[in-house]
Amino acid sequence: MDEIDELLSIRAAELYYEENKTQDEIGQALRLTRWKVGRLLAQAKQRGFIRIEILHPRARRLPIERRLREERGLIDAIVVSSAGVGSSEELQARTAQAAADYLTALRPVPRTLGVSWGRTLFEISQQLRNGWAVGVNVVQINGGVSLNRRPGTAAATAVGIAQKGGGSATLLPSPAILERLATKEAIEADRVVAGVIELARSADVFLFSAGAADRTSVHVESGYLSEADVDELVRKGAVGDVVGRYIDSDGNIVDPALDARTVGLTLDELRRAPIGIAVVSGPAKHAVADAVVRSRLCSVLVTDESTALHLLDG
Amino acid sequence: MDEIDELLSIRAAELYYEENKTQDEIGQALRLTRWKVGRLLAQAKQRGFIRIEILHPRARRLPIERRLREERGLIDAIVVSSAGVGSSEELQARTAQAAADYLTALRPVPRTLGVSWGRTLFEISQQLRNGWAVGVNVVQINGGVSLNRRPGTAAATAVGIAQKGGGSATLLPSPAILERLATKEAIEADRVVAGVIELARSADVFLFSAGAADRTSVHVESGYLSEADVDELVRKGAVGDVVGRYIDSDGNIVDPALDARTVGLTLDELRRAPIGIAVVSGPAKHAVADAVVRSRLCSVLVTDESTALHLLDG
DNA sequence: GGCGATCCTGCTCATATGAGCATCGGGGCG
DNA sequence: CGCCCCGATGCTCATATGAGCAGGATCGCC
Repeated sequence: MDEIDELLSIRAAELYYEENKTQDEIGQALRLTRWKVGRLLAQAKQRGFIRIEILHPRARRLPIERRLREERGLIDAIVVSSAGVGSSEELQARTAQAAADYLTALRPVPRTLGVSWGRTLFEISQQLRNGWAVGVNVVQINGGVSLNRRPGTAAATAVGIAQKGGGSATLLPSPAILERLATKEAIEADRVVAGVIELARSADVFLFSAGAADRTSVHVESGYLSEADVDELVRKGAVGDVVGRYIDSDGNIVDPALDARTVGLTLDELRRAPIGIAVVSGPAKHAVADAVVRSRLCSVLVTDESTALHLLDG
Repeated sequence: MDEIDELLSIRAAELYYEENKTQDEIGQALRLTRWKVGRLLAQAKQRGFIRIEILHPRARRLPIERRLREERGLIDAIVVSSAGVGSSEELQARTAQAAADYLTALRPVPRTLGVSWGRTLFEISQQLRNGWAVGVNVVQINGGVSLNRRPGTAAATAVGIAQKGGGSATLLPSPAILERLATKEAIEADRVVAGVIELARSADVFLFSAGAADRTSVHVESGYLSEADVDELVRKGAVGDVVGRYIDSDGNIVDPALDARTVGLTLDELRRAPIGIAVVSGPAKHAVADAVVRSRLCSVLVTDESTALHLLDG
């Protein structure tokens, strides 16, 4: 296309999109046939001169979702638009909202839903509406009671999701990470704990997030790991954690000894799920999101536009 | 519209604009009739959920232009889009480009074109193409030879416009502002100078810019005014200058004594022009742009989107 | 300069869309 | 309790748009 056509296509686009003229009218104004105008408009679109944005907190980016499904082998992908987002909190809220929407629309309605905990999961539990399902049993899939600063958010998350879904919650009464392997094995041997984990294994849907491997991690905040521990994990290649288990960019366990002291489903058990929904957003989690998708820890990903583009192009 | 319809209209917009589905297909997907879909789409547009931007350096904003014409009584208005603009230099360049385009398309082609000088006018002269007109005589409408730092840009502007338009330039051989009134009157009495000004009066089109009343003004840079002079003018209510004459927000001369020492067409002579094209862009010039339009110093305004919106809403 | 390949143009025709109208249904009022 | 009014709905029909094709200009290549 030469410069004259480029300018014409811009003039045509202005008249078409800003002035609501018909292609025929534009043709008369610019002394072109209406077919030429149609072709100019098509080219303007194709060459990216025209950007159409949907400005709404709950808007999604369907073309990116499609690419994620096709190029990264996901069963489903939900990508929230970051158009007009102010803060990273808003992005987080949008993503949680989208995850709640997805869960609500999920068919068949899960009978047993395995959940992790953390900031993202708590927000999802808040965004869910009463009656989002009928009779869902929610079970925690990794440990984490009471050590974190605002005690009970892990429990509140599971209970909230269950209550609003007209079902009950089964909590995993155990710390996330034990200091000694023997203690962890003892806890897992406990009848109640073993029963919960067995129930978790049988869940038909898992819902979990991922954490970045940095000092702002909930594991540091909760006191399960020190900042030095995290630094060491990063040195070994960790990009983040899923259900408390730290992975590298290929999804492999970074520190098997630490992993052995972590209570809850293993990553392989997570991978075996019929449906595994990962909710991951924010620039800090680009790397871990990539690891989660690459290693097939999830079959459904709920994320934001920038993270999604990172997965596709980065 | 209730929330459910709002969400539906977003889903519909996503499918329509991002996935290129037809309204009928969307209707099937969302279990709606195609008419409902059409109405949802119309509402989404109307409520501003859908933004269509034309991303091109030479794109214009026709709806804003129309409002400027209608609400501010201009014969014509050219508003360049600021979508995707990086620097203020780029905005300046786009505006100058638009002014050059406008001049090129102007019919009837001006026989005598009166021009001022300055950064904006120089840029316009650069953007004009060879042969933009045939046989245009360009005449300077205000003084300003040789005092400014890069000497000769005032002359280069007029000569450049004339050469590219296949005509000749008539320069006004005088400083912009004289120190003493008597000197100014003597200069204006000079046969050559008087002849140039007489020719300028007869121009059928004027092309000029406006300067902000601040210390970055070309008059300070050129040494015609000191920074203290400008501060004093601002104190008296000056918002900027047109052809070297400082005006307040109503377009009135701020300092009649200074004005009397300024060589060139008077503002009233400028107002009498059949066509007066003002080219004003950048946030620093919002106030002076408003004064120029309000006091009818121009009949055509070339500006940027943000300045235009300031004129309409501010 | 002749020749074919390629791109561009303006057409026909099928499809998608929007305007305007009859109908339906729910809530306020006698 | 019935009636009416108003907004929402789904239609008919006119219009706008896009797909595909045939003729013609343009270019490189011999």
